Amino acid sequence: MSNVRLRFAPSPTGYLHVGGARTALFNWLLARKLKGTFVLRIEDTDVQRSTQESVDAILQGMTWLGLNWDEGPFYQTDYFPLYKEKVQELLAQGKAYKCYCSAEELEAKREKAMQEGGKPKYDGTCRDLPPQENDGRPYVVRFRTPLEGTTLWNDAIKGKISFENNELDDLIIQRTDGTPTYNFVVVIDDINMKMTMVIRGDDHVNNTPRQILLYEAFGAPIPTFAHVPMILGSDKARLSKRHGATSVMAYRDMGYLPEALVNYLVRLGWSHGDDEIFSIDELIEKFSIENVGRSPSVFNTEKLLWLNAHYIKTGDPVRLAELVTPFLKERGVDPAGGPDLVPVVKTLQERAKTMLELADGAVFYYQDGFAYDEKGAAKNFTPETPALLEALIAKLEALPALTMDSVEAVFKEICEEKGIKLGGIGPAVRLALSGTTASPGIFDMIVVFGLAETKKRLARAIATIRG
RNA sequence: GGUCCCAUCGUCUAGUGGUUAGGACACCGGCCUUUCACGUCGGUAACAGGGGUUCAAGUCCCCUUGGGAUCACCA
Repeated sequence: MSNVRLRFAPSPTGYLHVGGARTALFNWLLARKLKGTFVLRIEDTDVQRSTQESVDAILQGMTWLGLNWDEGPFYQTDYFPLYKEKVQELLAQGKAYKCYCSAEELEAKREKAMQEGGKPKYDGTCRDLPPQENDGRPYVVRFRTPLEGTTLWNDAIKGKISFENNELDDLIIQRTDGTPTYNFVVVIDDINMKMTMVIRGDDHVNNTPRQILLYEAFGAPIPTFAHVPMILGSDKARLSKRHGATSVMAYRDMGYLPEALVNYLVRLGWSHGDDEIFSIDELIEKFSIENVGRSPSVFNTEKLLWLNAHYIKTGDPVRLAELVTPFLKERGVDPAGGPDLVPVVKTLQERAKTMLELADGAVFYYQDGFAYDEKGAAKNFTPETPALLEALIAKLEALPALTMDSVEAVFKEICEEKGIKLGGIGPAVRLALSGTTASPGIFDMIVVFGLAETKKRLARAIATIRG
């Protein structure tokens, strides 16, 4: 264990978004690579909008992706006494002050400033008020921002970024109701939890100078900041539901494998030469924040789909069989009532881009009363077909065992004997076995079905043709 | 509008002063083939524009344009 500490700090106001997932992934990867600690912290200071369902959804998403945390989840609502104490500390040192302006007054001032073309920032009305007794009037606590000077940092992704302090206004660190605000608690927590690096979305860039000023006010070491560019939709606008699914768990439900989503997400912004496919171990070894790009990237479902197809193609059939089972059940199929699911999956792996397609492709193995594809039947079920299928049955029965080789040999024999090509019998067999004209290989299907089921299906086709 | 950030094929990106500007997805063709796929071979396609610096600029600097983020008693 090194003393490197990173965290993912979502606010529980919804499901785990792919953007958040990528941020979490980058943090997790770096923590693993540097043998540091990955902390999960739930930013639930907005009591109104935070829900337990969201917390559960986020945890579920993290778990599904395999992003395990070493500490936490911590909840900010558990630390309210600490935040109170810290506010008092700043107040006592004169680094913060009480502001009695009402929200309405402030709103009015902002509007007026805007109309006059000025900056809508706090005018400092209460900044230099003489200390007064608590007379029961409601107040917020504001941080006393330096009037001049520059605040800068070297962002691990974006490089040097600097802000003039006079652009910053005195931010509220404690609300009228006594609860602390985000920019304050995030700093307290990151100090308290000894974070050495903060990787987060670049929508936080503008918050960073205020936060740095707070670190300085507390005399605390400032972590390294790394601001990850945003994920965009196909129209280059911020990715949202209207571009398609944005929830991590929705991708599971659409038949995506977690390793495909992880691989896709990590490549959105990060790269390692010309490499595209990375196992988790390779990512832990190769990931580096320096190779994360500075510009936003468009979420591209096509590429994710390709990656998913790759992982299905190369995946362990036993695991895939387990994963596809719930989708099969959704389709009213009980795999126990038919051929062993593992060999079935093997015949489908290179034909499915999602687990949904895998499930769809597997259904026929477990149904026996299906209708034959109309066009296919019209073309391939001919008056000669029954005799051919009967000959096939006879030869299959004579086989000591059904294997790819022995079944193939049988078809060769029939073709030679009848003077036909494989095309003269294959399509009919395919149709008889699967009901369709697009299916796994016919030899594969016969082997997977076994002699009894194969005979049954061929016999049904014969009966159908003979009417 | 202020502030901050960004800019290589349609998309994800490689590129750290000298390259026929590379790879991947998608797309289009050939091959393979019992269907569908897979695989394989090949092709179309990019340095936003303008100024500098330099023997040499996609790479460095400036401007323009375009995009994005943020300006809450939300996080």
